[in-house]
Amino acid sequence: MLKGHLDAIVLAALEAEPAHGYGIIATIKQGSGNTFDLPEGTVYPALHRLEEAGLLSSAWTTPQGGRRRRMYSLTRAGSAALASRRDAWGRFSQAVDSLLRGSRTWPA
Amino acid sequence: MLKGHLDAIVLAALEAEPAHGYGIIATIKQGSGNTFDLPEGTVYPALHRLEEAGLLSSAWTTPQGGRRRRMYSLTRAGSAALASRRDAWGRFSQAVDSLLRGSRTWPA
DNA sequence: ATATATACCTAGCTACACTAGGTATGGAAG
DNA sequence: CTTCCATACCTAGTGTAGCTAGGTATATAT
Repeated sequence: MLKGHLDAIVLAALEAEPAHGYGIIATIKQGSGNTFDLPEGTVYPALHRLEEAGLLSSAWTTPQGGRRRRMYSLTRAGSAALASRRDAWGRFSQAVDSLLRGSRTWPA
Repeated sequence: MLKGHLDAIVLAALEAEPAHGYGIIATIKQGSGNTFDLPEGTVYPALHRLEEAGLLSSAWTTPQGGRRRRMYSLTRAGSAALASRRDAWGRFSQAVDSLLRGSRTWPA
């Protein structure tokens, strides 16, 4: 469960270059060292949400002798959103880190 | 949104010493540098869930001239659960980190 | 000819954090 | 002394987001 951080992850996966659904899933799987093997039922609705929100744009393409693919790219708003999500993740993870570490001062 | 990480945070807040609901909220707020100011409607149900699951035990106490408090402590199962949650958090945050960082090799 | 991998889609479920209310008591302010 | 606030607890209901479990279709491999 990625609760709340999926959007950031998907946006980040599209930062380097446009990609299609299956490719995004593969990118996320590899980039996370197999930690995140997301089901399609998670990723496709997320892509639709993000496009609906104007953070992604999509276009159908058909590579030579291949099946049709819907390629997604970051919009300008998407880049901005990614930056802000990265920020939020930084604050969030740092907060959780310090809570799990136990914030009391260590004895000498 | 803490989705999925709340349990770990609450368990960690009780690791050092037993505490009551309000105290736990304050501990989490301070320990996170004010990042997490959790509403009671988030924390109390979580405490009940965790007790139900056997990870916490509770007892009513009434400090001298004070209001009654329900003090929660980690059970042995709670300690074990915390350890495993810490592990899961480590893997999770590392995976998100590398995805948000962009896992491609950097140009020289 | 059949199976497998690729590629996309979505209705509905579930879990869970949160909203928005409620009760009660101790101490401070007036 | 009574009114207000902070402390302290509780829960019914809501919103949502990720996931389950189904479906369609085409290219390649067997």
